[in-house]
Amino acid sequence: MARLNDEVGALLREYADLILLTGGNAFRARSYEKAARSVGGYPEDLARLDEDGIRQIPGVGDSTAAKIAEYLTTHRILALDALRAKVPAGLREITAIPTVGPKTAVQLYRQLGISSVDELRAAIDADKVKGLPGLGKRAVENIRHGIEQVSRAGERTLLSTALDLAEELVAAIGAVPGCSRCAYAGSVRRMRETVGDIDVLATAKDSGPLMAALLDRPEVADVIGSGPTKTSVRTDQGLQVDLRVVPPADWGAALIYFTGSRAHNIKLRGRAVKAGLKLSEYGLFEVESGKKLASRTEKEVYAALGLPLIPPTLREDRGEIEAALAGELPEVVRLKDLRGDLHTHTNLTDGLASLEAMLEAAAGLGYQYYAVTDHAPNLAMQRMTDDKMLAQRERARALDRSYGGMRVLHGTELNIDADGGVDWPAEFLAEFDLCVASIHSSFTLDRAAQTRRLIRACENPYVNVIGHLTTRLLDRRQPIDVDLDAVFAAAGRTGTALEVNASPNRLDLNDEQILAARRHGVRFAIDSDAHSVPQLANQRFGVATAQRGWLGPEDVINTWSLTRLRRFLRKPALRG
DNA sequence: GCCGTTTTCGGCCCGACTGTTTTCAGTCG
Repeated sequence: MARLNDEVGALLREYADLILLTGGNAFRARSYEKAARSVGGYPEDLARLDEDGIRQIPGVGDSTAAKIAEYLTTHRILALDALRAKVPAGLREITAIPTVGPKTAVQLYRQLGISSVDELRAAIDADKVKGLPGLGKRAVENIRHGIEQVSRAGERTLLSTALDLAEELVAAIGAVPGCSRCAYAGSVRRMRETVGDIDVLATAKDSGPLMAALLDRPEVADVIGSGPTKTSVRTDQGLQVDLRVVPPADWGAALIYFTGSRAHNIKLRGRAVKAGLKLSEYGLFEVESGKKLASRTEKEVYAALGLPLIPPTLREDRGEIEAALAGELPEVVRLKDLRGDLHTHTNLTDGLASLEAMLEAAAGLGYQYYAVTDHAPNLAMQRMTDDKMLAQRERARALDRSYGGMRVLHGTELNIDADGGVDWPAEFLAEFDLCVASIHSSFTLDRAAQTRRLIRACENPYVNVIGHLTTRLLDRRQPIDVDLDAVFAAAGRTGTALEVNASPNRLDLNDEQILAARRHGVRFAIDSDAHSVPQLANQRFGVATAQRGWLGPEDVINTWSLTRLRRFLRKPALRG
């Protein structure tokens, strides 16, 4: 379920597009675009704000605030409806085609009456487009190609998939003679849950061999453009890859520039401008003299702007620059801070590896403790029984400290039923070291029922962690409809940790939800939910997501000592 | 339309690439 902020953000973005498509002022359009981004990323829920509160959102002035307020009360924006009436719906869709912007779309509409992607395709086939001002043979071919791209699917790519390719490309390009540095940047480096393209940055005196190395890659399906500083290609999987090559001395400035986000960069630039400076991918310069002040390392460039080095995962313009200036940038949790994993499976249920294999691998990761949490009997397909669970406990106890001194915790992943109840009676639950509880069914209950069941699960004195709370699957399932704030409040109140599920197609909670939950005093568990040995390594995605949610080690219970963790696992309701 | 240790008016991030233009407009990120 999209947040109201996202819904309003989308409407403002549409309004901005329609301004451009009706020949309106470009700065006015940009202003709405900026407001759209700002509203989408605003931590407070719009529904809780009055018009004054809305007016406080950066980039939202009187006019935009009034439109938002109008939408909140009437569920309409009359000015938006008026623009929609002027522009055929398909025109905006046409601007989604690469190489076709608002100017071209308007021209196609005015000259040829084209108002949908299908009509555009037909017009190209009938050779009616070529010859319009600015549209020669090449341009038309590009549009035809763009239409194919759009129709064959434009979903964003999972971070894990993109990261695999990014690491391969960096290894290949970095190995080219003459390449002094090479790294991936962009949303992959920021570890966004999905990415639209891969940005690779390299330094070399001569860029030619590096560009050639990318162009020669087997997965390159077509070349979007190639020059001395930039080459863009599309892979056979439809993923765009941009390679930028800069002089070695400008590595830091370029890495900042291409790591983004856009909003973070805009704010950095604004800061530079106020100081009479100019920031680009080639460095930080004095405007007057043109003198270069910094460019070699990220740290140096940030320092010249009066800022500490900001971790890439925080560079989203969600207050990190302001926090840095105030000396309040969080010390974000790192992979090496994790002392254990609290949600894992074995082949006793749906895992692939034995308990012993999982423990051995976990010890290899340097963990001090490790919880096995196989599924409980209510998930009937897992065929769990009391006897099987008790036998596993006995085995776990026997293996305690057998792998480099690592402590073995025996837990389970309970099923939260439609009413918020879980498997097993209290006396059975009391014997586990910890219980994760998750939703595995009844995804379509209404908001009130979902909220009620999750709050009840938090209130269960034996439920220590709520697993993958929203149950979304990035590639195929929407999150459940639930009042997250109410659940976060219950988790904070009852001492129930919320999971940051590290599985790359879950990442549940996500970054923004973590930010919101943290404001309720919630603690978190970063868990792999591994069903196999390799999946134990997914923790990197969970840690990155936690960083994006501004979590420090203090917030994450599996960075704590076992003693402190055990104290937390005995919930307030059970203490005397 | 938004915004202000330079401003309530006059700016608004900056640069690369392509194609068609012979000096630049449009698009993109």
